[in-house]
Amino acid sequence: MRIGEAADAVGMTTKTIRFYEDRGLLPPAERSANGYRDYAHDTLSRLEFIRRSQIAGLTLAQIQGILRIRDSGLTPCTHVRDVLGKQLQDLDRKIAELTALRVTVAEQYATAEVADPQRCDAEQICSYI
Amino acid sequence: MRIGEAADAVGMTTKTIRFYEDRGLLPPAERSANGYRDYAHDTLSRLEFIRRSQIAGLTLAQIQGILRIRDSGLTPCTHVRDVLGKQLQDLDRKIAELTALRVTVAEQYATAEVADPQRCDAEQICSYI
DNA sequence: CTTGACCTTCCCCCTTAGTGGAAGGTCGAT
DNA sequence: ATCGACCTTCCACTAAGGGGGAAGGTCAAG
Repeated sequence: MRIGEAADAVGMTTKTIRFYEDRGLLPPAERSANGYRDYAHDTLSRLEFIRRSQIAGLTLAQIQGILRIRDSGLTPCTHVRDVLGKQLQDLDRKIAELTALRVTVAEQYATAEVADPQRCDAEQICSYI
Repeated sequence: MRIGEAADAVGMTTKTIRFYEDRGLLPPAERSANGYRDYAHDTLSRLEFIRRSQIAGLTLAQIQGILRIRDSGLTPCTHVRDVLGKQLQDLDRKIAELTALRVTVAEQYATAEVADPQRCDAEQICSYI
């Protein structure tokens, strides 16, 4: 399978597939006699795994970590569990940060909504922030 | 005031202050006879305003928009209210996105926690993702 | 034989908010 | 006179995930 067919099959661009190879998420592709990349069918599952992992919010570096374990012949289950656990922690932290920020901004917005622009102090840039 | 003193006064680096000038958040600095930047005291309030705005999660582009209105002699109150309103919307959207993602990842994690690594299918990369 | 649709490598570009470092000028104190 | 601590400009680089496009090779169809 040529790179364009693989790209169409999984809904990525050829640029993205070459980029993943360059980043080590895909092994160096087999080449046809003319130098074109020639993919076996299991490359598609690998690409789809990458996409599912991205939907779960994993970074390419994390995905690469999982794939490397798989490629070494081991089962990455334990590692995947750890990565998912860390991802949960990260999400909780980010949600907490954004929620706290929302409180601050909501207060500022409430102040700005009821304020009188005429009373804006010319000495400072803005009294709401 | 030289750039290093200004930086120390507000807790930024000289690099950051030059960067803000380059981005148009600070007007081109006055120069001493030797070519050194020479800041008046009100630059400090401007830098502190930038920092407070960043704490509210505003981007430098948004902050620049507010400062430009201020520099044109107008009161930026109305614009600030709009920017804060948009920021609230953005925060709500991001929180909703992360919360939805958290649900997905939590399900995957729950599956991975109770699973038996021995049953990992060698044909696929990982059954949890 | 030429056209068009593929493919190759290569390098530069984008986003955000800076950071690091090189090469060189300036100043006060020793 | 020279040392260290400043300052100047400019260029490159970071994380993340690709996108754009040039210059050139390959292949089947008309």
